[in-house]
Amino acid sequence: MRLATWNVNSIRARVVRTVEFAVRENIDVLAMQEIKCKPEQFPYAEFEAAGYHVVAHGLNQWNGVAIASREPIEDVELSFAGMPGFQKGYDGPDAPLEARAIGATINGVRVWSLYTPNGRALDDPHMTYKLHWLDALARYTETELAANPELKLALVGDFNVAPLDEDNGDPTIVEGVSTHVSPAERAAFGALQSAGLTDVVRPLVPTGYTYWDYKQLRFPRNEGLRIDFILGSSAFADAVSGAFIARDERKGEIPSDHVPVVVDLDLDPVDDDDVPMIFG
DNA sequence: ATGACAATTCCAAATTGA
Repeated sequence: MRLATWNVNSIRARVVRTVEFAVRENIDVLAMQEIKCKPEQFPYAEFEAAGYHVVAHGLNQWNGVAIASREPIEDVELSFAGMPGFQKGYDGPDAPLEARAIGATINGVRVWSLYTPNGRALDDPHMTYKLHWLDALARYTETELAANPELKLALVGDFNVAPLDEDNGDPTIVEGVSTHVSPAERAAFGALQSAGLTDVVRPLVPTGYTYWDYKQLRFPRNEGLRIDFILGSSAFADAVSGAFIARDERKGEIPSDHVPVVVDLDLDPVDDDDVPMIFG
């Protein structure tokens, strides 16, 4: 099974390009972020014509996440348990949730398409929200894996954190001043590893960015960020056989500012007729 | 250089993004 994640920066603006990529690269499951629409506005027909089912979560023109799959989609969840919301001037438990997480089980793999809050600025209330959101995601992961240590769990999407210095090639993003590279954000991302997840792409694709700002010729200069990840539980990581970052998707007409991140999985076939052969 | 991108929406100035 081939699984990809892509912050598409509006699915309505880029549906043709998105479906063409999925078909060309033989993607079985495509997790999308920043669809920027409500479910009733999602361009389902283009995906269905290419053989994909889609589940989408969107509340307004901001954020929004979706999962497209060639194989049946089961057990869809909107927002993970414990996910905080945001309300200006208030970060308590009753703040309204945003459309930043959708989970589904496909081929026995629990996939979450995730869009971590931006943070906006180091001293902005949205940064507190971002850190709380990542912390809640780590605790959700711990709970899930404690209940089922063999779960094939994949947290994929736009984490809005560049974990390593080498993940930041944008000269305008500077530690101490900018979001995405602060010690607090990196610690919050690192807590996902402590909760039992690993970045399954990094060992196979050690260098490369997944995002380049539209401004200031960032892509031609290759001054990007690595902020989109596929994190997996140990059972998921054990199934990974390959990975790539589809850098070419930043080229051409009206590209998203992010590109897809892709992994190949060797999943054990679930087949009751599969009787082991014994020799001797 | 009063800029330099791109998406959304009460169609157009404001908001968001990273």
